[in-house]
Amino acid sequence: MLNTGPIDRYRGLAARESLAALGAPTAGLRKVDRGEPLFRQGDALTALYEVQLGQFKTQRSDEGGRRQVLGFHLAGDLLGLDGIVDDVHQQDAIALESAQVWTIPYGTFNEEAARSEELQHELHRIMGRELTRGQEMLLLLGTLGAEGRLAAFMLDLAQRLQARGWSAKAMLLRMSRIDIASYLGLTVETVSRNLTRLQQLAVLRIDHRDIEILDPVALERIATGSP
Amino acid sequence: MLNTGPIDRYRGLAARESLAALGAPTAGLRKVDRGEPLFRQGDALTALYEVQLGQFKTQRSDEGGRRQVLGFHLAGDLLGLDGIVDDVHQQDAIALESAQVWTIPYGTFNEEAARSEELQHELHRIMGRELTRGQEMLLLLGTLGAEGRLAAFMLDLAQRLQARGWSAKAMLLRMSRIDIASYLGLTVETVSRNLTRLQQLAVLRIDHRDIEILDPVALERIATGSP
DNA sequence: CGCGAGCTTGATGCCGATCAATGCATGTGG
DNA sequence: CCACATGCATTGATCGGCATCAAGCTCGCG
Repeated sequence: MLNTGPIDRYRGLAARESLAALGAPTAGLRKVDRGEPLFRQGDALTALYEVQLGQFKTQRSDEGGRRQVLGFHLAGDLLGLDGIVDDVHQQDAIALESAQVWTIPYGTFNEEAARSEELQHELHRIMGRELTRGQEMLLLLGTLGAEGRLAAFMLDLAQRLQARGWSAKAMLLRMSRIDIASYLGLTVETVSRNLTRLQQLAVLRIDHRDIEILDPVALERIATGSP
Repeated sequence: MLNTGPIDRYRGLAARESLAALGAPTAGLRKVDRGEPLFRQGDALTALYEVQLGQFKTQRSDEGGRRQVLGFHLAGDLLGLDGIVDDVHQQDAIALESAQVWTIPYGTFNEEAARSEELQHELHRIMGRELTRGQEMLLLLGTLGAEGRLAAFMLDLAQRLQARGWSAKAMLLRMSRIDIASYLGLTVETVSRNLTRLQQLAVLRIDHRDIEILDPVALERIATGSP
């Protein structure tokens, strides 16, 4: 593999891991069209996936049909860990745009992990990070209002995009307002209203899915719930 | 070790694991008084803990002082995994009553895990379960109202207690209303009001912290959000 | 061009937060 | 043993934020 260059750049940039970079066996690229599932809740876990290109959302539904978006995933993110409990995926992963993923067959991955202590440790850290992210999300949903949730969402997304070499200020949303609303536990209308409010406050500039952060400090303040 | 009996009973009962039972090295019992921390957010991760006796809550705070209870933990539960990302605990673990835990030193645990593939796999499953639990919690906070959240809370607790050999109907809460409120993203008053409501509906019988489930079916219906 | 999906904006109502008072149990010191 | 303080829980009154219902709006696309 001749990709030590980009990998080092990746790993130095942000809290972001690459199993493939650590010698996990990959089995080629898979393409997923916009709106199509990479895997579905209930599918057998056959592989882990590292996002190569495009963005995904993961979501979960229960018997009653209640649906909740659990996360948005950018290039470099690992997908499929949700199935590790009993080798069955607990959520859907759906492409928000045309996407490509590295496929890491689960069986061979396990064999390799059994040999490489570093690979194990890396996996643990990735799972631990997922746990932490979930807990931060719980804190957010439990303590912040609509405005704060949106501010936190924008900051998080901007930061993750920046870690991948994009601008920290301007971004193009790949997900719909509906998905954002579900992710934040709100309705579409509330999302829309608070976005325009943040625009009126000159904190954001919004043009459809084109977002610019005008006042990061104010956004931070709003996201931490200090009024 | 002569405890294969109880261990088999444990493992057969419910979705519940025991690292100690799988040969993870333990280093004795530790006692924690009511209200005292087993570890604190920011502490270095030195060990994992398996609850032996009593109950714990885990909680997380951020800079702004916002606090959120993330979980309640019964005998048999594993504590400390939150620190695996960077060997620093991300949350507090506080005893709700006088408690005892098995201490599993992290260093020796890692050595053992490097040797035992089964131990690794078990750890992955436990972490995966934690991930799933967090996602279910997100779904709950994102889609259910106060009444549904309380119903789901009661059902979950009853089920976990039942898995440990207690009654499925009657239970004695170890946590305060304040903790419950924080856990569910509500205020104490709302918790109190909805508890009395559930009592008026003859779904629960409530005597301070003594709870009896009178109508499990109705409780289930309320917890799934079907009005 | 016309249709539909996604987004915005407005009017109304309800649920849960907030503020406030009281009850009740436990603990503590005079 | 009583007086008082303190923490926890319930109940009531009021207010506000978000959901809900409803109507346009924009944009992309067949």
